[in-house]
Amino acid sequence: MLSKDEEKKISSAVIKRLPRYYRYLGELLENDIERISSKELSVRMDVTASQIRQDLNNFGGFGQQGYGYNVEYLYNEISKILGLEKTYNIIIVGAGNLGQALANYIDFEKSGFVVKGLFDVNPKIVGISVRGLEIQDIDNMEMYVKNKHIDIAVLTLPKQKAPKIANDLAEWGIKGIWNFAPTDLQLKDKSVTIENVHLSESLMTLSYRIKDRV
Amino acid sequence: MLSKDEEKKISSAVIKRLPRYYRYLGELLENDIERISSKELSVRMDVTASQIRQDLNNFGGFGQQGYGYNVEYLYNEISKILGLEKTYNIIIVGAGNLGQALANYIDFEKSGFVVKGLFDVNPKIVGISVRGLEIQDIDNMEMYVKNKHIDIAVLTLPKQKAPKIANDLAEWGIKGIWNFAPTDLQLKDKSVTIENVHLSESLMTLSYRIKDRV
DNA sequence: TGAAATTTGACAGATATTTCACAAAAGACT
DNA sequence: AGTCTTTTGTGAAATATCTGTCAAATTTCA
Repeated sequence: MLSKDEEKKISSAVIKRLPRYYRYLGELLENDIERISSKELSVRMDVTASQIRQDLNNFGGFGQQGYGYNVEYLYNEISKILGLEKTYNIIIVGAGNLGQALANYIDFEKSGFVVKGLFDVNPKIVGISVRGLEIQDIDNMEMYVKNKHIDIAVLTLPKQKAPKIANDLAEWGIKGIWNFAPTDLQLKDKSVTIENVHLSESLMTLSYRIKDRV
Repeated sequence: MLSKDEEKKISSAVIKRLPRYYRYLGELLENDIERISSKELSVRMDVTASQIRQDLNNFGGFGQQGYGYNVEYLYNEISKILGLEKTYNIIIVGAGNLGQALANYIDFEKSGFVVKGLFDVNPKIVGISVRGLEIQDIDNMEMYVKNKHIDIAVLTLPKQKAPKIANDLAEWGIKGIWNFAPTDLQLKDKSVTIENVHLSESLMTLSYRIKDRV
């Protein structure tokens, strides 16, 4: 049970592990597994049971001594913790290959992320339909964001264009930015949350680990 | 200077920061900035100067007291550390939207990652040309990997198909897997390095941080 | 029903990571 | 040339994170 004045700061290391717990619990659920102990989950996930228990206990005591955790209950609780029971309206800014790929990635919708619009500066692709959505000219974006209660913007555009657009979006009331542009956005409005996906950096860490065998 | 029997294990926290240093140094280089102190870089990057110095010193003393770091030299050193002076042959397995998007992402090539082939099971897209490369049937993949010295496989396919293909690729001598399938691959061959990009998990952590404002 | 086995939640101890602080080296300035 | 300033590299201190342990609660089994 969460206390009313829950102020304890949860470390981001913990937060980053939650989606993985969530994924494994979802798989257990699909396999009609009703309960699971931290020990057994730890074996499947290759982490320590202690870590699982400690992570979960940041948010409340979801288990039962001698029993373990009820899979469905825990799955739903983690869903709530992550905010996945809500629906987020999303736009994708930059409808190139990556933007279109993300628009087509149906799995996001299962977690409550609904793509409402795609925007691009390139007149050649404006009007093209992607998964039932017409790519719009980016000049329409201000009106759209302001009127349609957009929560999250996905930035899949060149790094040169990203900072200005990010600041505009922040001004128009966006809550979060999922940034794929290879740059660190510094927004004036610090209340906007930025999550970076720097694919190049990910690939470089892979390079580091294999370099002596290539 | 690195000692000959360099056995010191570098923490992955450090490794994950290197590409970001590399990116900032690249920008300094583009702006013809010749030298930089850890203090100034720390302001630009919003990390502590101490962390920068400590991170770099895991690999050698690249700076000079009273001077700082020579931008070009440090850039090149980090490039070597990350293994970016090598060329990696890559195939993309799963030529759907995301696979094609990655194939088109020219920036990777700048860092030495060369896309040599795209494969898919779907006969409808086999033969389609993406950036000068024809999508091939996945049945050709074994021969291709074995003959063409492929180092890295990018997995952009459904999670059901990923484990088997990953194991096959490992058997055929691949060194690294850049995995976009939403699953944790457990390979028999432990010498293959796996780097996961779990986009859903990234989006969920964004959700966590904005959920109380949506 | 009662004894044995299981398993959590909590906390303490162990590791890991980050920051601080400063001697020593080099540059900058007069 | 000499003094002052800058700035690194390093070891130590401070934080943060992870793991081990165990009492207490509950389930399981006979």
